[in-house]
Amino acid sequence: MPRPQSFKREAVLNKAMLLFWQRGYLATSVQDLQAATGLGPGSLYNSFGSKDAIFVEALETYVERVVKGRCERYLRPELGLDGLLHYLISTRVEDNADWGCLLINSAQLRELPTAATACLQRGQATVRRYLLALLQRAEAEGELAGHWQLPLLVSQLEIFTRGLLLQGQLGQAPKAGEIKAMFQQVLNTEAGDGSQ
Amino acid sequence: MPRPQSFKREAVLNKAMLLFWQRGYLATSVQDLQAATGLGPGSLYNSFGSKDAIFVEALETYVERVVKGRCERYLRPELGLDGLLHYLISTRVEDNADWGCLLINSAQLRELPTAATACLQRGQATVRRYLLALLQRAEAEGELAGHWQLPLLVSQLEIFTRGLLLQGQLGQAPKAGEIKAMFQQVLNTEAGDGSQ
DNA sequence: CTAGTTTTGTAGCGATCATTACAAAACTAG
DNA sequence: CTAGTTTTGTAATGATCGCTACAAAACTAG
Repeated sequence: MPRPQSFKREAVLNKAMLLFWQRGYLATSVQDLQAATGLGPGSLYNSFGSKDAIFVEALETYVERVVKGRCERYLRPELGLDGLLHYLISTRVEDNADWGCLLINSAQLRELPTAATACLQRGQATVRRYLLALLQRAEAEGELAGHWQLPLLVSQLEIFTRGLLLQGQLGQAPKAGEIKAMFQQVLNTEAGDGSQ
Repeated sequence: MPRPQSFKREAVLNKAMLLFWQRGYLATSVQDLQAATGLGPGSLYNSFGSKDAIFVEALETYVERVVKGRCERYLRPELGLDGLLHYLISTRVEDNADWGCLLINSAQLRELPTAATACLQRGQATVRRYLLALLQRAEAEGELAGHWQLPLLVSQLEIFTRGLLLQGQLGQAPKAGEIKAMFQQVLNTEAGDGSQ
């Protein structure tokens, strides 16, 4: 007998995620969220509770959709090192290249809700798992030249990826060719001449 | 015949820089600045003009003091690759390791005053210049194994440094030993066994 | 000591922040 | 059609934002 909701929770969270991603948590006001979603404050607070709560759910949406999506698209183990390369290149090719990574942008905030930090760690762990699995398979198939400490290499790639995302956010994303050249240097791969 | 100022401009800017560095631009209010510097709003606005203007001067202070200081300490060409390694390690050893880099944190803002972006680019160019000079000398002295495109390597180090700073900000700064191992992998240096 | 000039703190400006009070609207089980 | 329940938009809350008006304070050249 109750009056039904006029919106799909999923769609609202998606729009909130995009807004937080593009503008950052502090620079996104609840009124911005209202304008973007078309909801009044009554609806927002009735269904989500607070700006912080919306933010945490938006983070979860980001991990579920964007992070896992990119992993699934580029880091499936059977894609090998080529997939990994395209994963790195995608940091400057995707639509929202200059938005950086919502998780990283958010991590720069002090006083993050604890539910948020858990979410950040979950997203990070997901990427690490994909990277490690891909590298293990690449090593098993002899795609990796030399011997490597894979967990260390994963950290290295993680750091490099974050640096790349930051470059994009500064409007200085390297060209795909440059990323490829760096990639080959990092992995001691001799294929390609690295020029340009 | 005028009444003299009761504060040293330099000291005020230094405190403002620390505040912006630690908390970020948006999360630092003018009232925070007043509390930290002990000045009233009259003094602040009379001598600096606006929050934006204070911020820009704080950025310049950061470039002059922190960025150039670190370059001069670790990246003098005669220090060689060892200096470069300690430069990377210092991203997690310095007092303010988890504050990240003020320039990078600021660059994540949209709608930055144009004077600020100029300052960011100046700081970045400074680091690039030091890195390139150090690498050129290292190459000339045979310290670099293999042949490298130095500007590309500079970009690579820049990206890696930023990733490292970010890791520190997330409370996940790698240990010095790990940084050393990654460093050796990036530069194909065989010294050290990379364990730990 | 006085006149002239700048700095300083107080008090308050309008705008915006996240949030809420609340009554009208919208729906359904009966 | 009605009674019951939840959602919804309007209007307004106190707090804080960056900033300013302004008079008293603090200094010095003469």
